[in-house]
Amino acid sequence: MSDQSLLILAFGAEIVARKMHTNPRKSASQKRSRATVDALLEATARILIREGFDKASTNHIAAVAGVSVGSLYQYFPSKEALVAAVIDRHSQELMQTVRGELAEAVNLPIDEAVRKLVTVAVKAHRIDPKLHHVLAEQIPRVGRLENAATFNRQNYSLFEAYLERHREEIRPVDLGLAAFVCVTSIEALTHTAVLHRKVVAGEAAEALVEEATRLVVGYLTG
Amino acid sequence: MSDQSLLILAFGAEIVARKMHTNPRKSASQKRSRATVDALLEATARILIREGFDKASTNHIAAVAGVSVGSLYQYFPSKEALVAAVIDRHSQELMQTVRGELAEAVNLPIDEAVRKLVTVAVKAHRIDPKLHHVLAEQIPRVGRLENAATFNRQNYSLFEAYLERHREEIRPVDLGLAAFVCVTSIEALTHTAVLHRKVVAGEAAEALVEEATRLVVGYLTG
Amino acid sequence: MSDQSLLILAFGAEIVARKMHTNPRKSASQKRSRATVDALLEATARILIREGFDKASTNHIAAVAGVSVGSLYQYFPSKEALVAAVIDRHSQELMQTVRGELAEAVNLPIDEAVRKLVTVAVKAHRIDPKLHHVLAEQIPRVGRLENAATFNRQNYSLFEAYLERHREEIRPVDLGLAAFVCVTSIEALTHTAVLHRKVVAGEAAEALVEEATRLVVGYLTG
Amino acid sequence: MSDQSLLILAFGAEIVARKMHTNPRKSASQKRSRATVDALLEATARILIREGFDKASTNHIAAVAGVSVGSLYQYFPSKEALVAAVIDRHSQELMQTVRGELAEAVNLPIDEAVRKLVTVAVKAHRIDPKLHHVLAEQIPRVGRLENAATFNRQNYSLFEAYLERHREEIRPVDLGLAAFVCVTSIEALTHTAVLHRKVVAGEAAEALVEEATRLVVGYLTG
DNA sequence: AATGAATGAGACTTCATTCAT
DNA sequence: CATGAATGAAGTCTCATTCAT
Repeated sequence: MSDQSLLILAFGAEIVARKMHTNPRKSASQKRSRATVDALLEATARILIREGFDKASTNHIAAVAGVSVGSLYQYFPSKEALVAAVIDRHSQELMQTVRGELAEAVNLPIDEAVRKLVTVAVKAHRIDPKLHHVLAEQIPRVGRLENAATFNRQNYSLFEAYLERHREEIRPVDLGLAAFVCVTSIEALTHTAVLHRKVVAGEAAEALVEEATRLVVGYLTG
Repeated sequence: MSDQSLLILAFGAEIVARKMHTNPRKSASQKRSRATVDALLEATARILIREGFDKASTNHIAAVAGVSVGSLYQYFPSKEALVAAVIDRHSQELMQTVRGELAEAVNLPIDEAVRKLVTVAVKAHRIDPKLHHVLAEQIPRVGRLENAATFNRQNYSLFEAYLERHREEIRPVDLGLAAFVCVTSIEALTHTAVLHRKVVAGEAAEALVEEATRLVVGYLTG
Repeated sequence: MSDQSLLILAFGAEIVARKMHTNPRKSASQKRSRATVDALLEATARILIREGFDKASTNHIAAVAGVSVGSLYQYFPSKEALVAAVIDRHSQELMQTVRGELAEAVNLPIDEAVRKLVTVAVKAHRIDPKLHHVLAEQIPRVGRLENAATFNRQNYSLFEAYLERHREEIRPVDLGLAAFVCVTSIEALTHTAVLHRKVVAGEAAEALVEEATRLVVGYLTG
Repeated sequence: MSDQSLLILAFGAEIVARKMHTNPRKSASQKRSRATVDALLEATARILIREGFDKASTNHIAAVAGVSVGSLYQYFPSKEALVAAVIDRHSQELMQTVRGELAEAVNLPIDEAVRKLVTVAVKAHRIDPKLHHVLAEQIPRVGRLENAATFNRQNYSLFEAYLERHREEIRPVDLGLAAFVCVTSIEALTHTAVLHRKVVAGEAAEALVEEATRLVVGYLTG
């Protein structure tokens, strides 16, 4: 998962971090179990953020979660699975924040749609920027994601579909290429801005939204 | 070094991967030494690309380099230093590729300057995209680089300086913000494109250059 | 800890081998843990005695203890800590052997007190002379003990206190100097004798006690 | 070699640190060679004193000596041999300081002989106390000394011989035991005093000599 | 189910010693 | 002879994972 992916997730794709050996071993239906799993995910996220990937040993995670290593392996067959689950959880949160808002965008005119997209991207990145960053960095390590190319292509095509639908509002372009340019730019701006704290205050955020929107809309409508 | 940094480097900054304990232990002047050092850097790069950071153990690296671990430590005081040296070497290559071309850009009009910038960015990213990717990912781990924020700010300002100089050619904007938007976008497009193999052939590359240029120029000239 | 120190310990001081990073990692309360810890201490002592400090690698120790290296590090954060624990254990044994007997000495007249002191010193040194020797040698390496000077001064002063109390029984002397002379001599004689096997049998031991007592008493009473 | 040994050396024994593989490889007759050997011995001693045994790697020694490792091995077949040579050199220095003075002692009456012995012991220990200490500590590591018991017995007997010769001046005793008691005590007092800096100034030294002499003479003449 | 002691492969690194130049 | 690059066994320590209780 490149830096791109999480925004893309936010843009509507389903998370697919799950693979055979990366699934939670049990469905964690019972209340106790659920608490344990939560504690583990929480601990993992916190350690990842505060101490870095190298300090995130299973023993340490278990300790911070207030649980035994044994229990950790009761619920997650490997460290990888645990990190995958954290990614999953983070993605779910993004989705939840974003899903609805984007649905509406489908019918908005270009400039409003783009502005909404950018706004939502910023909002999504603000959920937990540090975690987002670490995960983005570490995801290649957890590997197991489907081929990134496939993954992304599928997502760019969502925006591509939007463009197709609004084709008459934009200048004639290779839609695939245009989607790539737009999505990539928005993601990068948002990600970098949030990460480097160029945007914390609301005002700066507004400026960023403004600029990104102008960038993309200008590009599309030329 | 974020994904941003290498482009930025290409844009003119000096590489600063060197730090106290991250230096090669000796200047490796003798021919024999030089060969060993080269073999080690080469092996490290290859392993990083083909097997990933986790497989890049010092023993493995030494073995692949056809050298003993002892020799590795004769020249690099730690694994980190070795990776840092690889980064350094890659950066030097980028620089060499790029330096001259960018100098000229300073006096070109907006559209030509941007096109040149994009072209150079693509060229730079093509040097060794896989390595570039792995390094970009690992730089936070190797740490030791000056604060990334500082580092980048300094570089955005290079472009900002260009904008200042050509201020009358662009619409009125917050130059800092504009520089951020432009540099970030170009870097992201180039990086992602090269990485995801959207651009390998020359033709696709041309298209990308075209689009990126249009994106940025459109944004600046509004 | 110089050769002096263990006798001195035997003379009444509290053991202070404990320091921050030299502590057993856990209190090892469980039976299983206790067995592991014991096996490790035992193995360390045996190796120290039979093969010397240089052969006391953590892997070797673990192997001899019939335990994995991992377990070693579960209980001792470093090799040093392990040796420190062995020292501690040996010292505890000395203390146990000695403590009571010396308490009485306080009120005995010079000759009896000294004889008791010497006797006890011999007894203490006999507990595990080889180990005693190796430890005495290695203590500077394990470091971490409070400044030896301070440590010793405190102990010489115990004997000095005795002398003060019995001042009228001895010739006029610098009590500090006298304490130094007596304690040092007794320790050296005992240590050397036991180590070089001049004294193993009970009879020879008696002779040594006799001579040492005569040496010291003669010195004090002039 | 226990703490005892160096005094004992000073008392007249020949140094016997040499063994098959512990001899200098060549006689170092040439001037250049001699300089190299000296530099190496000097460097070794300095490192032993200032940085400790663990830092005394052959490479470091060679570097400090301003010589290549290769040269080190030209003159000393092993690290052990090098340390042995340092011991040797130190011992020679002791001998030189001491030899003559002790020869006279043979014919002096008890009290003067003992005083001379003690004085000389102090003087000898003062030559290079730090080095003395480190060597005393490390000698068992360099091993290779003949059986320590044999070694010492031979030396105690020197004093024993003196006692025999002056038998009529002392009370009736087991001469061997008496020699052991005297030599051991003097050595310990001197060694400890010098090491713990109880004796630096001349006055304190005088006091120590006085006390040690009284201790031993009192013991012998009872 | 939970616990946490135990495991052991393997990572990083050092250093005495050799050998080509 | 000197040099110093090269070697590689061995040491310390970590951590994902297993398993007896």
